[in-house]
Amino acid sequence: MATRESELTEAEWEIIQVVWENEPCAAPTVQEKLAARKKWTYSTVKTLMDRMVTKGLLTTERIRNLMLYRAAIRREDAQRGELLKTVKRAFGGAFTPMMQFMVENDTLSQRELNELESLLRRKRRRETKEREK
Amino acid sequence: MATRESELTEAEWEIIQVVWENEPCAAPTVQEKLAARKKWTYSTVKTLMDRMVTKGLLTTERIRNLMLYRAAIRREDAQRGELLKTVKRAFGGAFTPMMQFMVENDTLSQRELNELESLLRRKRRRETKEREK
DNA sequence: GAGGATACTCTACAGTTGTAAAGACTGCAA
DNA sequence: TTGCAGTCTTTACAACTGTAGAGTATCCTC
Repeated sequence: MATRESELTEAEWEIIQVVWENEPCAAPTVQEKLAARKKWTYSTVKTLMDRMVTKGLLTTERIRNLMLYRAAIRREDAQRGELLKTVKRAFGGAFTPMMQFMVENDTLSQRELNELESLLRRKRRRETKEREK
Repeated sequence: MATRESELTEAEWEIIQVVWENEPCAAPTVQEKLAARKKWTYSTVKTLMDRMVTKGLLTTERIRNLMLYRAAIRREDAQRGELLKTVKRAFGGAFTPMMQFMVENDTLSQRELNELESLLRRKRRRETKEREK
């Protein structure tokens, strides 16, 4: 059903990214990987992760005295959730106004616009091929 | 400079939308306009609005015993801020991956894809015309 | 000039988020 | 067997968010 309300906070995003990349992983690992970007103590990271377990964002498996964490939601779902939140909050819930905003208003660089066009072309080509099958 | 960190919370988005539409407006007006969507009491709305003034999101002007509010940030800036936040959080800070996500993954409907293409075509046409001048 | 309708101010409170110290447990090395 | 290194658990706390009650000021109307 994916009625998943995967709402992640800023800190949770930082952590889950590391988890996705290193799954399964222990809290100290996450803390180390993040050390460069965030000067969080082990305590902080561990607390955040445990809260995420409570919220259903991560799962754990205890191996002897080690706690291994895994993401309980897929990256794509979290990304979609984040995107939907923004669309809803800031653009009245519809993607087109958001797209329009990006295309106009110089939000996207010339290069990004080109890339977007090529993404669309590629998609269309795929669709055509799909239909021809 | 627009180093404006216009970060709005959910409730603040609700309110500022109404303010943008009715500027300048009083708190009771905002409460009434929102009544349909949010069953917030006058107290709640007023508190939120006053906090927004403190944060520099709204400004006030007192006229006799009436407090008139205006938005202190432009809608476009708030929208851009929201978008940037999402891009940063969920897509590593680059627009292209986000675009890619939307174009693929069925985030956008067929119709939205069409609209996006036409937005791009229109933009290109404008640019061409611009250059010809 | 008294009363009701409006609008405002002050205060509160619980839940969430970011942040972390202090203490307890465990397993390996000396 | 003792201690250290690594890990975990418990507890705390301040700021921010959502939510609102109670009391106060103000103004128009009778």
